[in-house]
Amino acid sequence: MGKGRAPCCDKEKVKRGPWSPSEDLRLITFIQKHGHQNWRALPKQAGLLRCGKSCRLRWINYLRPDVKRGNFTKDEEDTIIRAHATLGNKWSKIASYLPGRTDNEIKNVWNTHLKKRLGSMNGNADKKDESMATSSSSSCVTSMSSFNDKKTNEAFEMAVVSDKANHGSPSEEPEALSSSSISSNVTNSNQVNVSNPEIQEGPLFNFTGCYYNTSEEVNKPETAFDIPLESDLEFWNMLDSLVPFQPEGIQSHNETQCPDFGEAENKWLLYLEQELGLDPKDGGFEAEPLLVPETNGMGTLGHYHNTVQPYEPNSKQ
DNA sequence: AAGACTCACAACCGCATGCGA
DNA sequence: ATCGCATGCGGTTGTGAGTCT
Repeated sequence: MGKGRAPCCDKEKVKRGPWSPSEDLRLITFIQKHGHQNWRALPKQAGLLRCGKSCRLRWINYLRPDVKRGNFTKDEEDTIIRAHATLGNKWSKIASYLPGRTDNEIKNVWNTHLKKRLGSMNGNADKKDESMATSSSSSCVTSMSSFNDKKTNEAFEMAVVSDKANHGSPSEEPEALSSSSISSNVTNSNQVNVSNPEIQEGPLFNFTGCYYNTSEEVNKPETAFDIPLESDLEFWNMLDSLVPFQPEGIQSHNETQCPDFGEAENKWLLYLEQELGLDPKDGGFEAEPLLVPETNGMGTLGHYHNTVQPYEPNSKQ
């Protein structure tokens, strides 16, 4: 147990608020190239004006290649409900039963959808919620028996039982990878490797040596392409200069500044532009140069990733 | 059309935990 | 055993988008 927590970062000199596409790309590329042994040192090394914690969160919750976007399936929701009935607000634990889902996402889904739904189903969600958090009553699980009895749920219950029996021993984790265990995988290797066969869901981004695993659930691009391992200043300048973004602009940059920026990289960049919401139709994003603090952390970019939701095959909204 | 209200979710905050020195 | 550091985790907040009036 540590004592005397050092300040996470110098808040005066650190950018906060939503991440810009170029920051994302910078982080992705850096982690792909160097891994993330040291989150605290990473922002400086990657040339990001962010605190390490923020980088870690951004990576784990959004940029990680195996993170699964889009609406939760009925199965997933059921699993959350059952897991929450047993584990309470142990979001990271619950996340370990839902590969590709992050604790943050699950927490949000619970707070915004499932809690209310349960509340309307059995009258008083809040009471239940409180009691669930502390009790691990099997009756709660039993009460959920009206939900689909799918393999995942059976596996989950078995996992929970063994989990309880082993009292959270990491070696007894279920097959599903938790966000932390996934990130450990990444940490242990020097470079990002998402080729773990246990990870069924396709990655948000494809990293070198990996390819998209198109799933029925999630709408992903069909073409596979690699993230360019380009890290020189010109590359970032090029990225930042995409205002407004125009597809053919890449070509010109390609010719004049980045001769090694090949077709695959262009494809990747195009996909990234879409993924990050750099819609050419609406004039693209206002890319601010890195290392220049914004006037306001919550700048004009807003939650740019909310503007494009490519993985919403069965949108609830 | 416009303001008020609600929702959804990314990001932040600070404590807990693990680990090496 | 203690300390210091890095990371993990869960609660909370802030903001944009959507909906209602």
